Amino acid sequence: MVSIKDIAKQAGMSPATVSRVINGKNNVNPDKRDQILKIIEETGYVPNKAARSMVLQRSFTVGIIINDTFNMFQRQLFSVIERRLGFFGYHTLFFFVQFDGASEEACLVRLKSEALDGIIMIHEMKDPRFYAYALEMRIPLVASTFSTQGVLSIHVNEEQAAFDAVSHLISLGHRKICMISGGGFSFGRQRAEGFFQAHEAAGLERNENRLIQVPYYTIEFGMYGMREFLLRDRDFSALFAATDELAIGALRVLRDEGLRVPEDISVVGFDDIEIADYLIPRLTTIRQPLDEIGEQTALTLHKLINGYRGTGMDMILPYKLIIRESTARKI
Amino acid sequence: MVSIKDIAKQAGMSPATVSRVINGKNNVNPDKRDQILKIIEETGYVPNKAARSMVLQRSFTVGIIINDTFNMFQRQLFSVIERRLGFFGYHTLFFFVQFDGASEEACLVRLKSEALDGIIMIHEMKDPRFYAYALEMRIPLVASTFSTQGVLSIHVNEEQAAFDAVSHLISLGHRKICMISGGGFSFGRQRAEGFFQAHEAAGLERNENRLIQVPYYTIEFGMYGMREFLLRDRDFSALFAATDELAIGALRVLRDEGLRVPEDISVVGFDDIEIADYLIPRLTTIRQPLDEIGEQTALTLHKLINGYRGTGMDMILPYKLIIRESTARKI
DNA sequence: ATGAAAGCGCTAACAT
DNA sequence: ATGTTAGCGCTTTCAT
Repeated sequence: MVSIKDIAKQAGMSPATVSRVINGKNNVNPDKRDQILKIIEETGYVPNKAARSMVLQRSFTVGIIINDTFNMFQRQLFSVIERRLGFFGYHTLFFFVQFDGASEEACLVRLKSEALDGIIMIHEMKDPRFYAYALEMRIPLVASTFSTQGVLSIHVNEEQAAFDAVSHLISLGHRKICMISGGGFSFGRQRAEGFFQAHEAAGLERNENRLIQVPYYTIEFGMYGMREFLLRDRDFSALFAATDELAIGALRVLRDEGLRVPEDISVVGFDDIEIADYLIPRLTTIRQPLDEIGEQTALTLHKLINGYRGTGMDMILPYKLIIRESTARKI
Repeated sequence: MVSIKDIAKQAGMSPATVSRVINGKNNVNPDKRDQILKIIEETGYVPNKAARSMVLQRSFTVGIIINDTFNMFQRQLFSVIERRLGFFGYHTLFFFVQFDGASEEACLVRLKSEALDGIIMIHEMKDPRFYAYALEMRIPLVASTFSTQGVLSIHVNEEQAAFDAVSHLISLGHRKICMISGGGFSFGRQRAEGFFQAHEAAGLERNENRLIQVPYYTIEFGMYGMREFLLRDRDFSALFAATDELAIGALRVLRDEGLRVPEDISVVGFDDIEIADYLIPRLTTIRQPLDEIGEQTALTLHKLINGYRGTGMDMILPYKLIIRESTARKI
């Protein structure tokens, strides 16, 4: 393997000079610089990351902590983030975590071995040792698409967005609205909260029976939730699903049961994942500004890594209600 | 940061002994071993990966090269692979590549800086320098879901699978069948080849006009392809889409045009991505054994890294035609 | 069984 | 402007 010494030897200079050239220091003779650059080019030399990493005490890589069962929105999100991060010159290491303590602990062990420059959480960590470690090692943290105490968070106003989604249904004349939400992530609670608040604002009674909580935000659990509601009674005309995937499951069950969307039941999702606009029927949903969230997440972390201390405030990005075919005026 | 020296100091022993304990060498006094283990436990010490990496000349990380525009199947696949790889103790670094040379070159530079233990390609690299580098550095390569000369490849028999998919349509009485396929990946050609072979085997004429090639395997291009066919003439009763995403786009356009699936037009996809079973109508498709491909990819690379020299043969995994609601007998 | 010492490839502080 | 040197944290001879 070709190392900095080889380049130095070939150029008849010292490794230090080569290092200066590589790192763009300006105190080096232009002629020599060109000569070195030429040799680097010819040999295809690329500095060894582990070695740089060790001496500089940083790894040029950012960790992304994400849940094992990431949904399509999260999937799209981390893809956007990783692209932006690459743009800033970082490598990205993914840490897939489950909801149990053992999994978080394993993640922490791996984290520690990496000397990460920064960490992005798409999944909320519970273990205080994680936060203690980040603090001790001064590793910047950014929470993306959720908010957590003491961590710079980038997200939409979940409650308000859910409020708008449900208000849309109410404005369409719906009075009996169900919701499927889930556990695990804080947005599940927040979206449910917005659901109830919209009822309250419209003078409708708060009915806890109209909310079903499922363990995961998957299509399967969307089906499960919808079947449950159908089993209890068919006395509702609209559904608000806490994620688009839940909505897709609901759509499937409604179809199987011979109920038409939106003629019989209106459905609203949340996230606006890629496929939402191609479903039959096209799904009315809340659009999270995926690209902007990804961009701001990467940018904020980058700034944090480079000494920016932050405002201490969360960054709240605008969402948008996208009205498509799955909602209609109640007949 | 706590280092091996700190542990050694606390234990009153040398770093060498601690290193032996960490690496499970057996020539160390059991009492001292326990004592060291205890201290490691207490301090939460985890060896620095960059340092190990440098002295061992390996990084314990595997690179996954994947296309920028990865489709849902590839997305699911890399998630499976990364999980299996983690199981074997590897970290995973993703390298997103586009179809142009500049992008491949940038990828190669990043690759070189990493001292990767192995590389998995989900995206086919063209640049011979990439293969030369892997060969020179003795970095094991595995190709997943496609086949390429001189690289151990794990995939299904694409041609045969496409043949079966189209034969299914023919057996249903369809005689005028269209196909949307794409460029970029070798499977696009192979699936198109199977499409024509099925025609031939059934004594149907080969009609190149029945094949549309689109640049990317996206929903949008599925819509584009379908619209094209509809514009030319409506004289066909079935469509074979080279990927499920292409099929989703086609489904959407057919619906918009008031054509019913499967009553008017039968549609077959390829991949069996997660959502295929929940679409309206549920999509008939070819199931690639996602989990097994992921598992075998990770396992094969792991074996290669540990000295296994391979049989020189590709690993061909079984696919399965999954018949759902989007295909029916021609009326 | 254990420790001392060298060295992996690089950068930075210190000389010159 | 350039070279010399030390050292990042670890593993692995080589002694003992």
